[in-house]
Amino acid sequence: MKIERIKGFRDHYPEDMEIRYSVFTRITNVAENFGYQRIDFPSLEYLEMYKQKSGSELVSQTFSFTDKGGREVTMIPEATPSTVRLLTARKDIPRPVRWYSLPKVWRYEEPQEGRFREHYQFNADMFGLDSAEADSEIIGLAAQILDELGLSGKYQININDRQVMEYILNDMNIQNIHEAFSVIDKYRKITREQFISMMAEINVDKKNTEKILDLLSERLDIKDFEKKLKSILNNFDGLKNRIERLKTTFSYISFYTKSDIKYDFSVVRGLSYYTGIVFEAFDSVGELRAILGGGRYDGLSTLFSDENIPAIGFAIGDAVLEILLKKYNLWEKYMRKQSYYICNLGSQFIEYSINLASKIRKSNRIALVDITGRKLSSQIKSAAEFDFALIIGENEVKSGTVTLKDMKTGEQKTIEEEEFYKLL
RNA sequence: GCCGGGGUGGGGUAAUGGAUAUCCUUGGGGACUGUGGAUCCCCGGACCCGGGUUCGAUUCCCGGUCCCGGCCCCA
Repeated sequence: MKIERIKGFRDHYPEDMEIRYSVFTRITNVAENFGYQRIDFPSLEYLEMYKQKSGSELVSQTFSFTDKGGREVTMIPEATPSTVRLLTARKDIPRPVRWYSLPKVWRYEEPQEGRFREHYQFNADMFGLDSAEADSEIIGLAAQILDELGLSGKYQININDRQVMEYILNDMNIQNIHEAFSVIDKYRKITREQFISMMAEINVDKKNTEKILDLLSERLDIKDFEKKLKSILNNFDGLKNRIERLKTTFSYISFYTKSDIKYDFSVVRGLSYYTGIVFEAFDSVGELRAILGGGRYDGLSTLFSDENIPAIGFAIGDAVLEILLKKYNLWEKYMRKQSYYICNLGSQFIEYSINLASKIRKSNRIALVDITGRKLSSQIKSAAEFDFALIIGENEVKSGTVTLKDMKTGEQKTIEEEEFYKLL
């Protein structure tokens, strides 16, 4: 029987992995330059961890099983609960805590565009602060990562706030807040008529539905945000502090990026643990799923400890990001080490070649010795994808030289060994 | 879980109810025992799996599987 790859999973060959790794490195570099430190955690966690806070829908879409010890476990579907588990397990870590991770995560769903059953997910989180400064730093980090990847001007970030949304729905006396969120979340995908009838189904009256539609109709500049709320709400005053904080947050975000950041009441996010600001980044053309998403999730720490630790973070999946970068020809190697292919013309010269390779590697360059014993023409063929070929045979070993061929230009010269080392 | 479209060497493809399954490319080798990645020649490599119809199935039918996309949901 021919063994095939499991559905929804991907193989990554060197030519792909080289670029993927380069993209990941650029992302993690930005995070590290912000002072975020890398953590890692198991790929397998107790299913229970997701049952309590992530929502039942998520749990039904996990790779879960009972292990030989009778434990109900799952391939992690997201990083946040594990990250919080690590945090609460240690009481000595000074706050604020700035952490990032780049795990693989799994979801049992039908694969479709930008969506696989296994993918990489970059996560960045900050714990210990509940403030506009913290919120804006996290969103600023997200924006700078996308900017670093060359996506400036090609994405937009939409921000909303769970507390604002709940306040609005309460102000309208809507009882089924959770269901209403679910309908609001679909706003961009359904027609106006469908929206109205779905709202009616959960007992939201026509007048309030019209108000909500008015809110959802456009992405707002933060300066128009307050005006809009005033026009909608019966009791505006209770929201004043929240609005001030959001205005401050938007103002601070502008110190991080010039990108298109707007308030958008249609951003709800599915995870039930979000408690404050929530945000998503989209491709400006609007063809793809969200590039990244995140928000504030104060309270999740109470799953693992008595302490309530403020928390905010976001995640970037590699699938949509890859589509987007490819679309703009940005899926490419960022920097590449110089590489040398050493054509070794006989086993009697192997010591010379190995020493040469070692010296090159010590200067953090790639060196590979051809140990096939093939004729030179075949070795040169293999050298084609390297920057340089070094030919080592009787002539070179006797005279203490190397023959260096630039594989881009075809230029070739024989120089003293010491002379060559000076080039490194 | 549901729906639609697909599946021919590693990649891209052609054709076909019947004989050795086409072409390009990639890979290996040779012409060329140290100047090659050009050129020429040679070689290797495929009908997704199972069942059915049929004298005969890669081709037609059914089921499965995987891929692509959509729904649901979204981490």
